[in-house]
Amino acid sequence: MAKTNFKSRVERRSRLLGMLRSEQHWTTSDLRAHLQVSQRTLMRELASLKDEGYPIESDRGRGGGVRLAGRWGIERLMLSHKEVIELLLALAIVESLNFPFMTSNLQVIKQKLYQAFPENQRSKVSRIRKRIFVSKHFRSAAAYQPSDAHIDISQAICESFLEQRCLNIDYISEDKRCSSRTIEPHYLMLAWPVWYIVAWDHLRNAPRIFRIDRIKNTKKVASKSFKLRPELIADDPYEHHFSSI
Amino acid sequence: MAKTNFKSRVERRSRLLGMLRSEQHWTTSDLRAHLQVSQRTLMRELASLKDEGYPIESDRGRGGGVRLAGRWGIERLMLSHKEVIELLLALAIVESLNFPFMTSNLQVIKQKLYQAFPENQRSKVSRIRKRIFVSKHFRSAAAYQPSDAHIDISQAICESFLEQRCLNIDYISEDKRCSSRTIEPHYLMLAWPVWYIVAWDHLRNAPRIFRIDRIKNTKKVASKSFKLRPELIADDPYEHHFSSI
DNA sequence: TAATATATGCCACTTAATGACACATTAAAT
DNA sequence: ATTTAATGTGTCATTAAGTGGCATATATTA
Repeated sequence: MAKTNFKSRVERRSRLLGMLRSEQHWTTSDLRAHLQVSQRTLMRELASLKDEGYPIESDRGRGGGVRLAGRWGIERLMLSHKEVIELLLALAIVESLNFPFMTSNLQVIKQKLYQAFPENQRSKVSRIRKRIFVSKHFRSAAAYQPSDAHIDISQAICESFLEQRCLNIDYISEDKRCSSRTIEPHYLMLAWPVWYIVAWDHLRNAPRIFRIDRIKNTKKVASKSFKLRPELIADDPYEHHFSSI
Repeated sequence: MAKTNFKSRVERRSRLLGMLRSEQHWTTSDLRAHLQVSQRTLMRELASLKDEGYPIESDRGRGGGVRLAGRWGIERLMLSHKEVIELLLALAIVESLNFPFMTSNLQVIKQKLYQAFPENQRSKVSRIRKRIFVSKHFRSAAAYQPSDAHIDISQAICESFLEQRCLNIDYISEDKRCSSRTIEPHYLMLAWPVWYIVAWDHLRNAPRIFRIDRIKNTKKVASKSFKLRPELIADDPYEHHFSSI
């Protein structure tokens, strides 16, 4: 009779899920008795849960019942600091791609991940989405060798990119000459299928673009952090870069 | 105005929390505009959240606003079924992009996420990475309108894609004619900045490509699932599609 | 065939949620 | 001091979402 308000319905639903998750045998009569609702309402609630993706299965007839198939959802996922960072980077990339399924669910996850950071760092973290670009140009696929051998290099780049720290790299240029530089990794750019880093190059004291797969070695520059230079992308250096090739 | 049902209210609340957690400056006017509710209702929602223990703080007067004083540190991340699915999809996309930072960390996360699924479904889930493609062609950006208004549509597509279920859609073709079809969403394809679905079209009984932003309405076909047809991509239909334009 | 389940359609009733409007309160800018 | 821009609160009419009840369909087992 009494109309349920939002809060109590959230509670009711959570209790229902709790009962279903405990791997007991439940009939709708049992459930409705525990939840103090009519059978009709219970069926509606179950339908609504199914509709939202919960794998609720039921058996009709004598000995039948309702149950939740398998272990669904994740109760508690422990994520290390690095894992959180990389996950956020991954989400930022998906977002940069105009991904049409960047739904509220993923937004919520992003928000949950933000909580891993202290207040003063969050602005930096939430800015990464704007530091990723997809170029209209694409590169011939043949030349690109995504390096799975260089996990440690990848991690170093990833970290210095996110934490805005300078990085020492050994780089092999297009004409195969090797050089050692200190760079500030400002922006990340995809010109499919090649990934680039738009950086400030301390060696030349100018903006430069580095193919990630041409970076052969990395060394962190301990505590030297840098501030973003929006002019690096305001100048559209990469478009110029590509059209000049 | 239209009354909100339980589902949309859950959704609304989640969006509100998401907005608050992002470290931006929010006034109630901003929030109510984004959420499409009256100021009064928004205040009620905020009060309700405070009541449930959310540390919502607010400043009155000029320059004031509302914010969530977050507690940071991730010990246990709770993910719903849908969140797990969409996160996996996001990771699969990043992986498809040759993302050089798809390091062991992200792989580990993927493994953890798999565990949310019962054994018999894991193969299906792990297959999604192979159902995503990036085309060499890119589209003129002007025409593409990533729809943030169609959250429910996105979710429907996303779900039917992952669970390999048929989907009813209303589609607006290039010559602006609207048609209603039942499709099997087999593959997801990015021809930057446009996302497509490579599907089997029940109407024509042939493979077809659908621009996701041209899908205007969706309806689940309850229990009708489909099996993958590798020939859809073996024939390279999208390359042909683009070169024919 | 009977018994026991889930599942669904329909209808009337209640009331929680909403928006509108007015107004109080606080704080900063001028 | 006054204005302005923000958060809060009170009240009231409206309305559609949620509910229960009942009938009935459907599936499964003893």
